[in-house]
Amino acid sequence: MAQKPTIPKGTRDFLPIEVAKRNYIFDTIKTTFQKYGFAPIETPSFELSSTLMGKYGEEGDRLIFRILNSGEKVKKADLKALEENNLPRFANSLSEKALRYDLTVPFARFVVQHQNDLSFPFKRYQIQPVWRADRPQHGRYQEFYQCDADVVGSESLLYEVDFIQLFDEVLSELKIPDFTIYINNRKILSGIAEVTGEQSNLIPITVAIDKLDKIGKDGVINELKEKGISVSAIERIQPLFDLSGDAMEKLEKMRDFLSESEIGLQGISELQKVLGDSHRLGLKNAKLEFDVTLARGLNYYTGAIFEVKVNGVKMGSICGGGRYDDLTGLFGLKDMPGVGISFGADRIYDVLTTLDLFPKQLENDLTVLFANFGEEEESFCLPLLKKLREANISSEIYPSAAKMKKQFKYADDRRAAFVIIIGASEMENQKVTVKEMKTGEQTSVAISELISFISLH
RNA sequence: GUGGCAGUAGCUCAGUAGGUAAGAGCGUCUGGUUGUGACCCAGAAGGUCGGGGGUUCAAUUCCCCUCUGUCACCCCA
Repeated sequence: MAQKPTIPKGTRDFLPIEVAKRNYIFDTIKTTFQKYGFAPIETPSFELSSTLMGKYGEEGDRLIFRILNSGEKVKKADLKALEENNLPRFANSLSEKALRYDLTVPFARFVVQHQNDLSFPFKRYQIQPVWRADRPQHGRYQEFYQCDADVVGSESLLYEVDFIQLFDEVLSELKIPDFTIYINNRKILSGIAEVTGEQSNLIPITVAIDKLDKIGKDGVINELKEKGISVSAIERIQPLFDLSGDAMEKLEKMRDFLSESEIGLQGISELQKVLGDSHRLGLKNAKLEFDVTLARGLNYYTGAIFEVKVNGVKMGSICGGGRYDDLTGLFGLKDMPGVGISFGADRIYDVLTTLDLFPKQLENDLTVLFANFGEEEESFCLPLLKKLREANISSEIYPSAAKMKKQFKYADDRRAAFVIIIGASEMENQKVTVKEMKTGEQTSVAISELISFISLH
């Protein structure tokens, strides 16, 4: 007995209809990226381990898929390290390559490596799968796609403004009716740490307050306490949890709060510029909000931070992004600031499914099916089939003279729009019978009129 | 990586206090004769009850391990 086939943990197969829907999302994103001047690049699915290891923190290293050395290289295994129970070192001796964990670090490597071939500011987009040895959960996989756009080599805030327009355009194009772009600035968070006398605890503070909408005010306060933040600092931070007013009003309040912090005030000014331009330009469907508790886990962000959430749908953020001053420094290229965003295609897919926003058209992968009545009819159909295809109408002929019931059921399963029936009488009259599957209506159409008849429906 | 819950036909699930209890709906296939799908009727196929080990005269049902999924944490898309 054959064993039941399965795919590895955290991976997925995609049916034709699912691929069509995913491509609809990817194509929308790509088209918009290109409209905004981003060019596509690709990088290998695996990199040297040394390129990736240590770039995502200790937790990240654990989640990187390592590729086992093969052939003679297995002899490099460091058995001594194994004896000494030095597992990381042992693992390194077994593996020199690893699967891409995200698109940003490979991009940094790419920029450094090709710096002489690129002109800056360099704008690229990249839509490729990445792999993480994470424990799968609903909506979290070991293999998934990232859709990133980044620009490196400029500190200009015009790019922040651009990215907000881009978020708005892509998601509006996908017909998402109501979503909010949240924006904050790491300099404001640094300012908060500074004026509360907790500079050294910037990371724990940002990680904690980022969880506000998930664990609530008390939860955040508890976490801050656990992380050893002083009581007086926590008291100062607390009012930030319920700032009210519109974005500009909140920024003014923050300006008071941060009046002692130079870096904090700089963050305020940057945000005012970005928000001001955005309001002047206007947005289609997006709301734009300043959220001082928005932090994002990634600690390479140094300036603006973005996150996008769909309103009225119970789901985490569908897009994110931010500015980083020094991503390429790790690979030896200094003074190369960047800013980038990422679309969460899988979550967007779920949102469009939940809200029933996928175009119905995506389900029709076949426009015309010729019914097959036998050899003579078949050869009569073939030239017609070719003509339809030349007119860009996706068509096929049933491969054998099976029962009509079976052929129609096949047409139905394929969601073919039309079935063309050609038997003895049709051949004799030089007319074909066209059945519109949706309505069941049948029409006798002259062969010369066939293409225009199909095209008009 | 830590902890909780789950795993029975292609899908969604019922069931057995351990012993003729392996079932339903949907789906699939065939038929309801001549060139017609979605509705209706009839029939059929399809499961070592996730995998391995243990306890027992006997395990889908109890215990252990493992795999997969799911939830929370960690982290994150």
